[in-house]
Amino acid sequence: MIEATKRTRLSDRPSRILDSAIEIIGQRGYYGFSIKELASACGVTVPGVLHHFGTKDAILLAVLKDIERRDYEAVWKGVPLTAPAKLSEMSLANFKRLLHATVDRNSQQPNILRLFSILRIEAHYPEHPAFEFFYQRNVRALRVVAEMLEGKVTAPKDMAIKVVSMTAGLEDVWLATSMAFDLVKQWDEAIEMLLHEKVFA
Amino acid sequence: MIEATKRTRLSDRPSRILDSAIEIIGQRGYYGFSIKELASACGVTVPGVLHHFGTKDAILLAVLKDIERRDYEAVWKGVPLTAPAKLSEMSLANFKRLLHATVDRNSQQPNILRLFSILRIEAHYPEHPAFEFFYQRNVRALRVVAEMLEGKVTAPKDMAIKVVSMTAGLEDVWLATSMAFDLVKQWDEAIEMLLHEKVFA
Amino acid sequence: MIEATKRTRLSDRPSRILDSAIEIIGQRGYYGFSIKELASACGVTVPGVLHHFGTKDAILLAVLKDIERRDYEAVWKGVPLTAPAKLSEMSLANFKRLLHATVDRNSQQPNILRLFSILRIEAHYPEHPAFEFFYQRNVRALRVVAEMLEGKVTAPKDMAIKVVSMTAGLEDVWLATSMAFDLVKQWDEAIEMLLHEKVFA
Amino acid sequence: MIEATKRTRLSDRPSRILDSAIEIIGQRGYYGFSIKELASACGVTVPGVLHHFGTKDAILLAVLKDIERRDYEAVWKGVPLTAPAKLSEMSLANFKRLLHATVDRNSQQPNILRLFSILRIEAHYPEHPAFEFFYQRNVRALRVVAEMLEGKVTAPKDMAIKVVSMTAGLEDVWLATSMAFDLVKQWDEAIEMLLHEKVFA
DNA sequence: AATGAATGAGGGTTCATTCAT
DNA sequence: AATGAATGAACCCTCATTCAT
Repeated sequence: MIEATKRTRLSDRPSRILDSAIEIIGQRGYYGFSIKELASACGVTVPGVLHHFGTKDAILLAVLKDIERRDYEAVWKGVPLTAPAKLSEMSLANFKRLLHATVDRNSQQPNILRLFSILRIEAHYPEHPAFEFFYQRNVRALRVVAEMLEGKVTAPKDMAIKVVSMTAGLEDVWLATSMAFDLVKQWDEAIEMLLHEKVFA
Repeated sequence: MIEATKRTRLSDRPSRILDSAIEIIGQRGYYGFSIKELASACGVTVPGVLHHFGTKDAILLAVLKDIERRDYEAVWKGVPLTAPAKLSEMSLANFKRLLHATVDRNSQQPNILRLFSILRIEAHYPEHPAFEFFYQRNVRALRVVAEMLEGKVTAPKDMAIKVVSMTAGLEDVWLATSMAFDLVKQWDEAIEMLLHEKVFA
Repeated sequence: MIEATKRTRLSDRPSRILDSAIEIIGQRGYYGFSIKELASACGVTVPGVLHHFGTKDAILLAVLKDIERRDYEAVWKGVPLTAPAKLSEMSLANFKRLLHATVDRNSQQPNILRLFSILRIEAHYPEHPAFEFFYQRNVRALRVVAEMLEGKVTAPKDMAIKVVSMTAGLEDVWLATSMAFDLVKQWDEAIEMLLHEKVFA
Repeated sequence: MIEATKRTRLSDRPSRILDSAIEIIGQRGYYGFSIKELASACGVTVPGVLHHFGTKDAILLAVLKDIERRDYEAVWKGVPLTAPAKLSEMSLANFKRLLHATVDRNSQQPNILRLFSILRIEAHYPEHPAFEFFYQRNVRALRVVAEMLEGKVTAPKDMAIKVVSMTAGLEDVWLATSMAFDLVKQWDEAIEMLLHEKVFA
C-alpha cells in the first residue's frame, strides 16, 4: 500500500492537523468548520483526528494555544519586561517597536490573522468554546497597553482602547480588501497620528 | 398563540421573523444559526419560516437588506449628496457629523451591530452567501469616505482606510468588552486625532 | 401530544413504530437497541422515526406508557376499586382473579413480557432513562398488593413482596425456558401455596 | 477488602480488571458496558485490557466463570453429592440448608447479584454472548433442584420451577427496592410456604 | 506486559429542504 | 398562509479491534 507517507514521525501528525485546522477555521470559523473536512484535508480519518485531541472544542483550543505560544516566542520573548510595574517604564519608542513587530508578524501570516479575526467576533457569544480565551485575551491586551502608556499620554486607558481598536480594525479591513494595502505602513501612520497628541498634553 | 389571531392586514410575521433572525445571527453568525431555532424563537414552524423566504440564504440577505434600508432612511436620507461628484464638496464638519450620526445610531442597537460585526468577518470567505454583499459594501464605504475627504487631507484613500478601520475596530472592541466604554466619545476623540494631521498638511 | 387515542386514522406510523420498538427492545434491551434498526424494521428512515418521538429515550418512554395504558384498559378498567381505602375491601377471591387475569394476559403477549423483564432489571441503574418509571411502578405494585391483602394475611407487606417476586420470577424463568411450561398453571399453584398460610393465621 | 484471589503471584491486574468489570456490567449490562469505561475504571489503557482477555465477549465470559468458580468453592465445595443419582438422597433439611447458604451468600454481594440478574435476562436473546452460559445454567438449576426434591414432594419438576422462580424473583425485587427488606428472611419464609404441601403429600 | 496510533462501523441527533395537505 | 411528514446529508463522537513498538 502506501509506503512512505503513511508512517511518519511520532509528533508529526498532531501539528500537521493543527496547521490544517488553522486554515479551515480561519475561513469558516468554529461553527462552519467540521472535523471531517479537517481530517480529509490532512489525510487522516475522523477518529484519527479525535484520537489526538478528543473533541472538536479541544481542537479549537489547541489551535489557539499553539498560535499564542508561537507568537509569544517570536515577538515577546525578547522583551524582558513582564512584571506589571515595569511595563510603564518602557519607552514610547520601544512600545511602538513592540507593537510594530506584532503587526508586522501578523501581516506575514494572514491565515492566522484571519482565524483570530473571525474567532474574536464569534466568541463574543458566551457559549462559544473560545469565549473565555478571547475575553481574557482582550482584557489583558487593553490592560497591558494601558500600562505601557502610563505616564506617556494623558488618558492611558482611553488611548489603549483606541490603539487596540485601530490595530484590530486595520487588520480586519486589510483582510476584507484582499490585502490590497500595506498593513504595516498604515498602522505605523495611524499610531503616529494617535500618539501625536502627547506633544500637546 | 392568542396574539397570533389578531394579525394585521399586511402580515407582520415576516418582519417579526427578521427581528428574531437579527438576534440569532448576531450571536452565532450564519453558520451557527439554524432555521429551527429561528422558527421556535418566534412561534412558527420551520416550513412556516421557509414559506416566506424560501431559503436559509434568502433569510440572511433579507435581514441584511432590511437593516441597510432602515439605516439609510435613518441616517443618510437627509443627506442630499449622493452623486459621487458632489461628495467631495461636503465640508469636513458635515463629514464628521454624518459619520458621528452613524456611530451614534449603531451604539443604540448593539444587536444589529453585533450581526454586522460577525458577518463582516465571516463573509471574507468567498463561498459565504453574504460575501458579495459585504465586499461591495466595504468597497463602497472606502470609496465614499475617500471621496468625502478629497481635498481635505493629504492622502484621502489612506485616511479612508484608517477612518473605516478605526470605526469598525472600536465597535468590535466595544462589543467585546460588553460595552464597557462610551463608544461615541471614543470615536469622536479618535477621529479628531486622525484628522488633526490636516493642520500640518 | 397528550391524546387518548394513539392510533390516528390518517397515519398509523407512530403506532407501528412502537410495535416494532417493543419487539427490538424486548430482545436487546435499551442499550442494545438502535434507532436505525427500529427504522429499517418498519420501513422508515432514522430521522423519520425521530420526527415522531424526538429522542431515543422518548421512544422508550412512549413504548412503556403505551403498553401500560393498554394493560390498564384490558385488565384493570373493569375493577371499580381504585381508592386506596377500598382496595382492602376486595375479597381474596377477587384478588386472585385480578392477578390471575394479569398473568394470563402476560402469557399471551410474551414479547411485551420480555420487554418488561429486561427493562425492569436494566432500570435498576439510576441513570437509565426508565429508572423513574420502573421505580414508581415497583413501589406502586408492592403497595397496591399489600393493601389488597390487608386483613387477609398476617403480614400483608411481606406477603406482597413474595407475591410480586413470585410473579416476576415465574415470568422470567418461563421466558428463559422458551416458554416450556404452563405459566398460568404454575402461578395459580404457587399463589395457592403462598396464601395457604391464611388458614393457620 | 476480601483477599479471595489466589493468583497473588505476579500480576493481580487481570483479577482487578474482572472486579471492575463486575461492577460495570452489573450496572449497564453487556450492551451498555464498554471496554474504555472498564479500562479507565482500573487505570489501564484499552489495549491493556484487551491484552489480557482478547475480546469484549471474552471478558464477559471470564467474569461469569470467575464468579461461578468462587461461588462453587464457597457454597458447593462442602457438599459431597455431585453425582445426579445421589442428589435425590439429600434430606429436605440439607436441601433447604444448601439453598439458604446460596441466597445468604448472594445477599452479601449485591453487585454480583445485580450482574447475574441483568445478564440472565439479557441473555434470553440467542445472539447474546452469554446465551449458552445462562441457558445451560438455567437448565442445570431446574434439573438439580428437581432431583433434590425427588421423593419429597408430589411434583418435583413443578416445585423446582417455583423454587427457582421464587429465588430469582425475590433477588430481583430486593435489588429493585434498594435492598429495603431482609432477603434471606423472606426467602426462608417463602420456601417454608412452598414446601409446606409436603405435609399433605 | 503494555501502549499509542489508527481505523471502519456505527451511535444519536440536527440540518435545510420538499411535498401533500 | 401554514403545517405535518419525511428525507438525504452531515454533524460530533464512541465502539471494539488491529498493529507496530
